[in-house]
Amino acid sequence: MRQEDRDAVRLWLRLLSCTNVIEGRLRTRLRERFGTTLPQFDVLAQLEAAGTLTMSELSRRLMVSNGNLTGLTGRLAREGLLTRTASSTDRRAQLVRLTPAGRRALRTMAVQHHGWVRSMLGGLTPQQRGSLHAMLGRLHDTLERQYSTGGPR
Amino acid sequence: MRQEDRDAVRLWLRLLSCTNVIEGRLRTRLRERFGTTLPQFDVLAQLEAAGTLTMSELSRRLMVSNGNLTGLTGRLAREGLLTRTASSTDRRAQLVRLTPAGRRALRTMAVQHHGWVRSMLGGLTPQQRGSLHAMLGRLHDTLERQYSTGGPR
DNA sequence: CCGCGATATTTGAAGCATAAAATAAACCGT
DNA sequence: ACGGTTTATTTTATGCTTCAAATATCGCGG
Repeated sequence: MRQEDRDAVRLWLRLLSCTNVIEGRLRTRLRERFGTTLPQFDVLAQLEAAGTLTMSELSRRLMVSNGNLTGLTGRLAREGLLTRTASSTDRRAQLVRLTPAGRRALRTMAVQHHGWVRSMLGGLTPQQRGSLHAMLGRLHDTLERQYSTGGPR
Repeated sequence: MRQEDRDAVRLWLRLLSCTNVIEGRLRTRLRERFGTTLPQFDVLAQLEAAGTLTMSELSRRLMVSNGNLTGLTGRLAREGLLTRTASSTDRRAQLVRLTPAGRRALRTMAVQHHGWVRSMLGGLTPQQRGSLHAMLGRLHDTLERQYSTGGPR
């Protein structure tokens, strides 16, 4: 294995490890405190930010497949946290919206979630966080430039 | 939401996004070229590096649950890429080993995998990669310091 | 040697995720 | 208006993942 490969793989594994640790803790806390999951939280958060979205638009923003979203929104609808109604202008499309209960649930969870994220990243100084943010921004740019096809859809 | 929270969440989302893009592309390529999955590749790679491992040791190193590994190694055993044999000294433990076919398969895939990782990270300069590596190392340290409990087991 | 807590693993239920195929509706050039 | 292509969504099959409960074995104190 070339030295360049070795370095790249090490960097990749470190990136993956950091992400997994943070994601794992967020997942655990969401389950323990709210009995929910990270993907469900993400759906609610996206809807809170955007108002009304179609299934496709939601799946694009969350970067998950369309089929995945069918089940995900189904579970959230079953819990009464969102509604799916047929669009009046495009009979193929479903309009997804938070219910009042969904909005309330999200707001409560979001406060905690943000606090958890802040405290997990709080071990870095503001300078370090800024530098990391900038570096990751560059990485993201180069990734987008390489192939337009991101991940799943 | 406090400014500090907002920055932290943005940094977290950027970290997550970079990881997901890279992971998605690796997953797609492994499926297209080799008909396998990232978790299965990870199992093989870990075994190649370590030789013989028990289920628990393997799950610790991959940072996945024990139950997960049962299915994962089952599928790989079905494909003839690894074997699970009862330990002679501890009848609870299973010793997991690559078969010759598993070792061959891994070596072929690893070459490609490393190349993919290198090319995805190749948009950054060596300095940028070094800096990112260092920053993530610091983040990983602070995460470990916060709670010993990482993610799943 | 007995019993009890710890360890190793599997099982089962639920949810997450993808890809690929199937439906259905919209759009568009002619 | 027709036919073909694209777009929106769901369905199906498969695999990943966790957690919690169940099984089995180990190791140790008494």
